[in-house]
Amino acid sequence: MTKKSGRTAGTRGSKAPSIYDVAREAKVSVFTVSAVINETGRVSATLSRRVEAAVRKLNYRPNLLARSLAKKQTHTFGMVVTDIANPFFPAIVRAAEDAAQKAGYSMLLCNSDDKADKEAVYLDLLISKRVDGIILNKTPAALSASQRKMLDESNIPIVLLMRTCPDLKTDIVQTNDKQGAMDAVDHLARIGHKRIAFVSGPMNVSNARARRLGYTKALEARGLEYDPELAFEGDYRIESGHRAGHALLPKRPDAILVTNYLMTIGLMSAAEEIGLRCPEDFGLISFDDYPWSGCFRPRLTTIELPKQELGSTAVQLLLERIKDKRTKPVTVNLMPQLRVRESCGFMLHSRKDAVDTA
Amino acid sequence: MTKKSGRTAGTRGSKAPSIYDVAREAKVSVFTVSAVINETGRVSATLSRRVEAAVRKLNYRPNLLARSLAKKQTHTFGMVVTDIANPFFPAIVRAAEDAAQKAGYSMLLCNSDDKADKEAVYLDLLISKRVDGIILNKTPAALSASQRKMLDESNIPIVLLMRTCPDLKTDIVQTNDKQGAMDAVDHLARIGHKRIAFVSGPMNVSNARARRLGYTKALEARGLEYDPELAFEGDYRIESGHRAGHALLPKRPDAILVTNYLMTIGLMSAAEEIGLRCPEDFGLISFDDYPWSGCFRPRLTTIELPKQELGSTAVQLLLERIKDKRTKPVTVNLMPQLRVRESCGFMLHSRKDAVDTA
DNA sequence: TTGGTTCTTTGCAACGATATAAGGGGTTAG
DNA sequence: CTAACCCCTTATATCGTTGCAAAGAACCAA
Repeated sequence: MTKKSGRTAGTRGSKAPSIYDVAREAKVSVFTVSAVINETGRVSATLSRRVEAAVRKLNYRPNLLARSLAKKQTHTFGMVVTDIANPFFPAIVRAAEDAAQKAGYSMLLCNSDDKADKEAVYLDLLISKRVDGIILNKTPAALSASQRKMLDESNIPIVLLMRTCPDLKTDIVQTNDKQGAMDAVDHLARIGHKRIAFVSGPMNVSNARARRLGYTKALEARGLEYDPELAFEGDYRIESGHRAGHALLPKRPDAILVTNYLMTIGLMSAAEEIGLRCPEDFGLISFDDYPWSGCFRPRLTTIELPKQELGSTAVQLLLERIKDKRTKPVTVNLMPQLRVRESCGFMLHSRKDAVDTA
Repeated sequence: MTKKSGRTAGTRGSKAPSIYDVAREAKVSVFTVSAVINETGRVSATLSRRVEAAVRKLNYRPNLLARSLAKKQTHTFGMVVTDIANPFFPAIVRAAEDAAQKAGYSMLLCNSDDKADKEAVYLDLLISKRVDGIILNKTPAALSASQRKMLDESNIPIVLLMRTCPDLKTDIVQTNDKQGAMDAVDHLARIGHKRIAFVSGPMNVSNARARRLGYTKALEARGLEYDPELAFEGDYRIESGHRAGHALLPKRPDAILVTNYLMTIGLMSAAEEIGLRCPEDFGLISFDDYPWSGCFRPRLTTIELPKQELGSTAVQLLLERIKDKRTKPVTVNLMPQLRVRESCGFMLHSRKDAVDTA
């Protein structure tokens, strides 16, 4: 025969069997094998059985790389978060991976450390790997022109997670952070706190701005004065919470709203060093809730962010865009929820707001 | 010319440019392009420049799928953990991803939920995706014969993470759990506790057995009696810690050694319900340390497990095996460290063991 | 027996890279 | 003046799939 017949010749020694090996074993053509495996095109019962037997005998499993190359889809998503070790992300990633897996996709995980250059490298990589979609917890840095072009041309659906990006017209899934901050301030004010301090994330991050907006709006609505001295800009990391504590606590605010958990940790250790106790000396509400938030003292009153929904919705949006080729970008805003425990301080209120001991 | 010349004809409309497009643009052969890009084989400066210009002009980026298919390596690792939302894993995964990324590999993340069937599906998938290595936090279930065969034939390096598997002769990274448990018991005994209870993980998990062994050995070494009534077998999840608390605390042990953080959470909430306080009413040491372990009351005395090393070592082992084709399986045992804080209870000891307020 | 219809089944060109062996110029040596 | 190299470049097979177009087989009507 001609050249082609020579491929994958003889040596069935160690390497994985290919579809050709199966075809030879079953004495049919490769297409027939492919048709049986993918249930595409009809194949007679006889050949079907022969193929299946051969597959079992050779322990054949299709090479997904080759399939992806031929079909131009990898059934893989990329997920870029700042840091999976930040306790905010694991539950989100988990939910996303679950949803992806259910739909037949796998998940490549990337950690940008909130650095533009690392993020750029990962985006480049994900595009080169031809992932079918990207979930992106975007660095505040603007996209370079070449990056924009790259993303546009690649035509890969992207969904932004918790952070918007002005020059990226994509789907977005986030929490209603303004509302969350307002709820927190409202609660603090309701139970009698007047001087409410605020520890924000970096102001170039969209959700940090939203949270601060909620903070100022709620103060205003309550007729409380906004005191710049009581607002500290952190960076969502432990150390900045520690600095915030040392900056704010000596000013003896009635209460503090800290906009993420890592900064709360830092702030608590600062309070310890200063010798102030929560909730006796200051009330505290922290963004983000964990299974252990109610187990240790002070039991944290929190603004719980719906992490599972964040993750599953992100994947949902990608899947929709892949299937329907939706054109209009969609933004999903999920509602945070106030979980009242003890760190916020004394209650002037009814038992309806009762402490959640879990 | 013959058939082949017709490939990737004309339509440079929307789809990503291939190496053929670059070759045409630069008026050279595809090999020349490949040689320039990969710096394999020498190419004259003239052509080199022409190729680079074409690459830039077309915004060409190699299709890593095609490359992987041709080179038979994907530069991708698979990592199977029981659940990334379990706070034990994120730091490990992070460290592993970091090490992988540094070596030019990316990381596919899978969550088995400790279920044998899910794990099987993922292993199958990872093999079909032809990953270059797998980090596996193995389910206690034994491997089926077909799975073993599959893993053997695939010839993919595997490193077991924190859990051994008798019928898998691969590299292993784990912590010295026996020693960790002994250190914990030693410390509790040294500061005066006599009736020391124990909450273990599921006994079909290797590290749970090791921890229990450490517990009993240390009791013996201290001349303390092992009371089966004071040992509770959990499953490393919150709810089982909760049950453990209700089972053990009424027996008023002096102290409890809980072998992971999730169970500690559950146990603390049980203590709350019962109305017992830590460390006043019972001392506690928990396996696994977190940035917040020292921030909230009771400040947990912990056995810190070196998560970063676990992750980076796992990747290290994979890389070595890929490169050197080492034959002998290696086991790496990392040392846990006792971090004394307050939950373990009163001190009869010198200031050397001073409380760590971080 | 022949001709048209359906149903399988097959052969082969993509997909986008790598890599080997062969070809085309120049230099240099015999 | 030809042979022997070396260096650069090209043509083409290969990786393991998919999927199209065409060939074959089977069946029924004429």
